[in-house]
Amino acid sequence: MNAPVFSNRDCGTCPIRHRAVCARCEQEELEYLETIKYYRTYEAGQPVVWAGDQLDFVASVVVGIASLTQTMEDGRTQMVGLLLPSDFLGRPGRAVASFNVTAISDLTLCCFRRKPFEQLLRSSPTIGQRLLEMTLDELDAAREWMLVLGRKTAREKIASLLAIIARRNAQLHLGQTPEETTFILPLTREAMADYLGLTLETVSRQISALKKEGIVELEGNRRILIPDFGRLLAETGDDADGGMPA
Amino acid sequence: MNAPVFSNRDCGTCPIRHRAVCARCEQEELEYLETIKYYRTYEAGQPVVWAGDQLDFVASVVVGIASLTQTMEDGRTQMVGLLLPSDFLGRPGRAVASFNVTAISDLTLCCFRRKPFEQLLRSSPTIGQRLLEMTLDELDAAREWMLVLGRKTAREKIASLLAIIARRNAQLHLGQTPEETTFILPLTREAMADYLGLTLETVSRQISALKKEGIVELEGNRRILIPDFGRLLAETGDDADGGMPA
DNA sequence: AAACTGCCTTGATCCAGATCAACTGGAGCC
DNA sequence: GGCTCCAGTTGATCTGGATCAAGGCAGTTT
Repeated sequence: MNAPVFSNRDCGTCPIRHRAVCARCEQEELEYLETIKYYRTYEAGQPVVWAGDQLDFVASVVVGIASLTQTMEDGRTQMVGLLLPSDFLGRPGRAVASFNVTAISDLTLCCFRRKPFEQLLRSSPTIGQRLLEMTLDELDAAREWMLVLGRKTAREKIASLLAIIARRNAQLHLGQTPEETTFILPLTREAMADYLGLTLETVSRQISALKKEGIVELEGNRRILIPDFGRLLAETGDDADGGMPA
Repeated sequence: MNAPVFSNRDCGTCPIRHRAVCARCEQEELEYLETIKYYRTYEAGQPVVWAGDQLDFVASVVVGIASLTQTMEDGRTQMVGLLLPSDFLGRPGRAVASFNVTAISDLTLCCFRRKPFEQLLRSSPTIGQRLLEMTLDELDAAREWMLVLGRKTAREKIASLLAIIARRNAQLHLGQTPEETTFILPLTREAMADYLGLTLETVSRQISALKKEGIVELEGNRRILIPDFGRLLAETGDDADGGMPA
């Protein structure tokens, strides 16, 4: 009931101004964007759009988290993307959604009507360049994730997910290297399972195992403390460097 | 020993002219591209670049097939992309390769020196727009593949791979709907396993099973005949429509 | 305070696909 | 012809994670 509310906010005060598609827009482009934008909010759990449905806007996530999922007829579902603040939603040049989009937490989108947005994309290069950059990043992330899905064990999958969330959290809140980190898991066990290609029981068991070994500590079900980030990383199966040695 | 040879071919006669990044370039841009391009060939099995290495060009695949793979320390490998003629290789704005690139068949690349290519990207919108479109397509494909990796059974994985190759082949050679199709598998059993997140033994067994059930027919190990494409599709686990009913 | 509901944990059992191992069949080579 | 490679097939066995089944434990509802 307390979804965040934006009436018609000025882009200048937007929390994602410097990271979203519009990051490198000049005043003139921003002014155009302001004329075609509007905010929408969704409560946690609500669908934003179903695969196959018409989608007449593209959008930036301003606040909250959304998931992209695919579902098979028999109900098996796979999460194929996690949209965080500043991420871009929708596909210019395509009127129909390819995936289900669901608000995982309370969610605020900054929506742009699709047609005029595409017009801007054609007439001004700035936004297209930024969108290309963001899309390339997402493609890299998707490919990283294919390794997780195809080749990692359940334990490595969980460790990888926790490491990614921890890292993202650290860089978001403070520029710290996360030697010791604490954060709130934004996903249910089931959502994690759908992200990782596991069952929720396996997710639960693996988290319990990591807890028992002291690699993570839990307060309640959602708040996670990583006492030693290096130890967590060692469980992901990834190359252990991650930066320059001392 | 008989890798295809292009000396310095005119873009006008290029077999992928209308589908690659340069598809929508005007004469002027093409002329610029001709000044920064050069052809390279690789024999089947040879590496193009290793993850982490410097890569001073971006390129279009002209002839042949290349794979993008990731490898873990213990040797587990996952294919994360399959580059076919007209596909784009490399990432503008990044000097270092993110993944291993290997020539799967004899391969010809049309390479553009990275710096001047990035310059063109900045100065002219055409190529950036085309690259954005291609990148969005690849992202969609990667996400489709995440469902395959995360949620499908071994049999469904194999059927999905065969269906994709068959479909691509059909649209490439003739605009036919592939009621009955025949094609040559460009991948070894091991490469298929790496693509699908399986072992090569499982790949072999599942192909044998599909053969025994008459869903595919083999001539030798590589040539595949699909007598009834609908039956193959039914094994992929995907929604069964795929187009307009009669 | 009892009854629900949603999310999570834990236990017991099962099975699809991995692993280990032997074998086949074609291509090149002496 | 006999060798040696490969790439692929097939069989026997093992096992990690799925499946089936009970509870546990906040928060809400009544």
